[in-house]
Amino acid sequence: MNMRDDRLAIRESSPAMSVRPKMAVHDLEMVSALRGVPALQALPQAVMTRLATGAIRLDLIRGESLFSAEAHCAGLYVVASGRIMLSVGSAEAGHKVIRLAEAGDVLGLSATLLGLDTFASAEALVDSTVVLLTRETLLDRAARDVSLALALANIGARQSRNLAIDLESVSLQSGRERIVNYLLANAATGPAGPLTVLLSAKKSIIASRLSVTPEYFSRTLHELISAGAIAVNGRQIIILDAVCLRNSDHAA
Amino acid sequence: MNMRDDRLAIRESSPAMSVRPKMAVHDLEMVSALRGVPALQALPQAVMTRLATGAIRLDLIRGESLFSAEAHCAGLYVVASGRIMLSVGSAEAGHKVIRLAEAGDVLGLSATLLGLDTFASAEALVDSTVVLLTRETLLDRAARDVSLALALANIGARQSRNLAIDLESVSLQSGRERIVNYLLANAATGPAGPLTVLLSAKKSIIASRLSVTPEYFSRTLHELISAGAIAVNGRQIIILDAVCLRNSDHAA
DNA sequence: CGAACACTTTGATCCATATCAACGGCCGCA
DNA sequence: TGCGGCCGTTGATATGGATCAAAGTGTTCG
Repeated sequence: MNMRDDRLAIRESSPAMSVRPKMAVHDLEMVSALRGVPALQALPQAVMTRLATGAIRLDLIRGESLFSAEAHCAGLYVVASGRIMLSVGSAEAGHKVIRLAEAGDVLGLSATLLGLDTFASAEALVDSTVVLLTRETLLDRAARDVSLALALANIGARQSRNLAIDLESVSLQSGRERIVNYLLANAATGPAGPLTVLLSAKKSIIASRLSVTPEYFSRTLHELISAGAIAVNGRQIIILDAVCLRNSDHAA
Repeated sequence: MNMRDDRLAIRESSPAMSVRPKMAVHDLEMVSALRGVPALQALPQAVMTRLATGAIRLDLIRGESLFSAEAHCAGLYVVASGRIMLSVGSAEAGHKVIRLAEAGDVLGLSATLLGLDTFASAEALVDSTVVLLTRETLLDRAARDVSLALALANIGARQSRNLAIDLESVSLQSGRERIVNYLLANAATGPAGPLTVLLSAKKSIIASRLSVTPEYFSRTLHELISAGAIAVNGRQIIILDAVCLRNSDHAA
């Protein structure tokens, strides 16, 4: 799970670069992490370098909070490695996981762009490294480079779309359908051959992400086992019969 | 509900303007409609004018579809007047209203920026006028003006935030709470004095927006009437006792 | 190696909200 | 003025999924 420093082999000779022909290790790391974001991949190297200057690296240990309703969101966070849980809600009303962010994901975009507090909170599920771009840095760099500003708009658009899809699933599908679809969507054909899903977090967290209770999630998985559609071993789920699974979204 | 042409009194003498000192009526209308979007209000006049060039005015009659899963989304739509219902879902799975867009609202942002199909559909609830900015026009203008690109990012951020808030309400609140909160959030002190809510669409559409069935919405309103919290007359709801209303989100 | 804790599972029960089915009222239209 | 259709209301009933409780099953750590 290290950052890929090898990418940095390419050296573009931008005006900024010619002044400082040798990039600091800090900046190399930053650029590498930022390149992990799909929307930023196509940006000119000069823009990336400028963005990396002023970026702050944060190392989080498992369980550590990145921001929350109380602990202000300091800017835009880019996940370099690890896994961050984004959730909404409060102590009284309970919590709901809205995203599990991994390398290349971005957190805190709307709060940062709008200059408002987050209503979500972010917590590291495993030891993680994130890159922080403060509001000032981000707005400054974006004002300088249209390509960056457009990339931010793209990230926002993608996030909107994903949220709308989630809203659609929660409103229009049954819990069972959401679970089945999640399994089908996250299935990857592993080394052993069969389609498997490796849950990226504790079952109770995946359950929350799917807007069902842990109990219901557990029961449903076991019903799918009885139906012969899947086999479960801890966080690893093997899809034995994809057709059966696809059809088991309506009946018990 | 007319477009406010009076705004156009201000004439900035940008390079573009000096070449064409007199703006076409078409462009005046467009700029006026675009200025209705909060995120675009602060843009320089020159940018607005450039954006207006190439914008297309669409007049929709009640019930007309703007776009849907089948009828491709042609670009970014800015609502100039009227009311557009944005919904997700399909004929089989049913539909859910995710937004009721009025003057100053923007539709189709994520589909346009990402270059993907919409999964939502938009339909005029009343005769409406919208301004269409095609993907090409929008990207061209945004590439020219950082301020516009940033404004798009802001619109995306705002939409993300609103969707996340909706997701939170649906996941963490009861139907009754959502209804009560909706009433409180949309209350405006009318001419007669008392706090009133004027539903902006048929009750069944508001119900869908709140993720409850029309039956449940109706019943809940009547329970609130029995509790003495509100009075209902068609689409007009008078809040008689805000305190009682606020407290009636947990009990029957 | 064993205790303590955290997560998951299983069982029993409940209930908020959907669903199905009529009915009533309002409105546009002839 | 009457009639047909859409909305909204109301009633009866059903149920998906939550909740509460308690028993496993790891897994961390002394």
